[in-house]
Amino acid sequence: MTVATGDTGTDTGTCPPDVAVVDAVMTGPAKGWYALSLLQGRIETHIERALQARHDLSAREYSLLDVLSYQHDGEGGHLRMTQVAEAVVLSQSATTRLVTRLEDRGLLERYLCLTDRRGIYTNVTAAGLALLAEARPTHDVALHEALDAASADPRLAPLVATVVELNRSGSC
Amino acid sequence: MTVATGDTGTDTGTCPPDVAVVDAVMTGPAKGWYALSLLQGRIETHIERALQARHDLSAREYSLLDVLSYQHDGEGGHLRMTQVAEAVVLSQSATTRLVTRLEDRGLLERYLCLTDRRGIYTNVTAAGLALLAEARPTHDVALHEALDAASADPRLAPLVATVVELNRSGSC
DNA sequence: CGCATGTACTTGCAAGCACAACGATTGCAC
DNA sequence: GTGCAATCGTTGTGCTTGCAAGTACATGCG
Repeated sequence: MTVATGDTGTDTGTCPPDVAVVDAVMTGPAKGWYALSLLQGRIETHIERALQARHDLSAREYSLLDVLSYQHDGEGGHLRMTQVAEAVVLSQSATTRLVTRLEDRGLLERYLCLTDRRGIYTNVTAAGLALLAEARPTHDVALHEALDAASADPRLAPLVATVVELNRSGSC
Repeated sequence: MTVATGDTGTDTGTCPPDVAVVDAVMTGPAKGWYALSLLQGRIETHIERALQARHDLSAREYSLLDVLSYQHDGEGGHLRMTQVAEAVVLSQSATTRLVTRLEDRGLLERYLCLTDRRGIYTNVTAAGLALLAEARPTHDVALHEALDAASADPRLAPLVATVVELNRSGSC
């Protein structure tokens, strides 16, 4: 859009948008990290909006359901709260409340470990699985859209390529 | 660490931690996106703690100072609030408050555009540049540590490689 | 058995964020 | 020039988060 406006003026009073400055940031020693952060933020924002609008789910709530649904498939090994927290990259307290929220909505169930009553596991309910199945296409489409849009940005392109590569290797 | 414990039991009562489940998540169609999200979260958390402890700066505050310092170097093109928001991947309102916070601490200054009085630009003060210079080593070290730790995880390794690659190309 | 140490989860609290509503400024049409 | 839509930034509000403190359970030692 507003790219390649050229040098709008080197004086101090420059008022029109100047994209070159943003480019300059990407020249520093943390170029890769900056790109990673940027890409993650954009994708998350895009997914967040899509899920929120269509299924009343936040990105993290979806992520939690997704993770827990995989554990459900295995039928065997369920995750404790601590592991869940690590998986969704959230503090323990935030994880507690996140699980509580979904439990209150009837999408999850807590159950205590029999041999170690400190440990708490979770199960995705039928309603949870249904909602997840319903939301998954939305999520995947939004993800694809975001990746597609990001690939247009030369600074993000290599990262996008790696992500797409990994996605591919997972789905086959 | 706790990897390869094997099948701890396919029965429902499995209590010991089961890492295999987390691995299973990484098999889905969003494997790459999941890895990206995970990596970004871990790095940010690590940097956040380091900056918070040593310089009373949040990761985003550092990021903002960093971005604006590059604009300062150019002397010419300064960013409007909207562009800043885009650069740090934050909502407009959050950006307003973030800038206000740093302005109150004397690290930034706002100044209005002369020709378009809707536009607002920012300058990093001397104090801001000093704090940034002081915090930069902390940030870079923390970033390196986090990347190093992440490279041990096979699922994150390819992504880490790409990031490091980009970092390298930026610092030379 | 009784107590100290350590682990797993939850709650009080302050801070930050996104969405929506708002006031201010500009540009265009008539 | 007056009216109207679009743009830019700030403020009100509710929700989520992280840190620190608290509670419950487990393990090891005397």
